[in-house]
Amino acid sequence: MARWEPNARGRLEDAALDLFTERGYDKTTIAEIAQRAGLTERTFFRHFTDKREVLFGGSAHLHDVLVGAVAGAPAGAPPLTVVASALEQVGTLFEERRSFARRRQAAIKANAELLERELVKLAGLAEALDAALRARGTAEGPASVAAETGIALFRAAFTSWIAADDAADLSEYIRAAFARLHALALASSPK
Amino acid sequence: MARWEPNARGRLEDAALDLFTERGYDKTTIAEIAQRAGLTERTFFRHFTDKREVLFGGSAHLHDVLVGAVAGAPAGAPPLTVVASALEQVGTLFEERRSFARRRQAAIKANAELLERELVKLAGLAEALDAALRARGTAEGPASVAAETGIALFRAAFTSWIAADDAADLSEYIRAAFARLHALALASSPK
DNA sequence: GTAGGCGATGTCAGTCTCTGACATCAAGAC
DNA sequence: GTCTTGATGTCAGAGACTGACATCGCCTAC
Repeated sequence: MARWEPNARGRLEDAALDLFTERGYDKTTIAEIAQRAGLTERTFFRHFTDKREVLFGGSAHLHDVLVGAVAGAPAGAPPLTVVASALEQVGTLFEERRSFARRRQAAIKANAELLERELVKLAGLAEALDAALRARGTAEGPASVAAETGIALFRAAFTSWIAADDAADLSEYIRAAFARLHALALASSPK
Repeated sequence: MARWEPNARGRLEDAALDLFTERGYDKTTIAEIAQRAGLTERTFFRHFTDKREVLFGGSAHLHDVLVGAVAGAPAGAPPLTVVASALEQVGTLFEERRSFARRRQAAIKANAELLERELVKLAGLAEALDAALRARGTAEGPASVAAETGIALFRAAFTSWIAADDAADLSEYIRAAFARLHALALASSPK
């Protein structure tokens, strides 16, 4: 057998979320997380720069998928359409993970430091979206509006999805959010 | 003479900005800041919840002025106009403080933790603007768009003002930013 | 098939942020 | 003049994070 159990990082993430759920973020020490994962405090900091980062490791992946999806969208597609389909693609990553997402979101909501970090991560995603759009030729104004709007809708969809108890995928919630925006835009645009 | 020199909080803020400028945020300890201010580390934490907060104490004041200005705007005024004039009012608070703002912004830009905190503060201002608009009857959608747009323009204006070397007030930069937005909107709106 | 390089982890010691409990002291209230 | 109060100081300690160095199994080169 291997010298070390595999997936140290994943074990740390699981242990951390469990402990945060059980007793809260600031009542949990890194030593405890590491111990539950069968590792050392020092090793925790080799995998995560920060105590908070243990809940945000996945965002790098989101980032990559998002940027890739925008880059791979058909050439002529309008910015908001590109953003919508990129976000739907991201949504599929969350299949079968609703209960995990729920627990994670509950932990974040309960702590100001974690909320702060989440805000930063979302801003980072918006910036990445913006840059990816501009890289495919979208002009500055439309790119930033589409990026910000997209992230705002993503957040709204995510919240509804977490709260809901149906069988729907996150992607469907995202699609619905964009549809609603589209309807609003049509209804309000001066003709 | 008084037992303690007056304005402990201000002295801490000054000492902190000086030290951050001289040697950087994370090469500066709180003990050093306190010592330069003629105080104790423990006292620092009575004035600021956080090491970072020493650079953001002013944002509570901005918050109040902003909310007050929105509440005091003429009843019929459209949301974006209200936001613009509230932000111009805030801009006047910065008169004669450009070099301070410049040093502060340089320190923030040089450190990820400080950038994170600034992002949070700006988001808080946007939220407050939104709430203040809704309190005077603005509908949800327009309120949040006006708030977010306003903060975005404020940030842009602030950056230009910091960078510029003219005699103009921050308020003038804010006015100009809104004028530019207005022109863009007219040019793009379908007739 | 063995020597050594390499990568993941452990150990240890230390710095710094942040907190709680309690002491001190001047200024104003009465 | 005593008493209360608010701002500060002192002390001790927990916990986040870092740097330096040790360990140990796997893999490659020879």
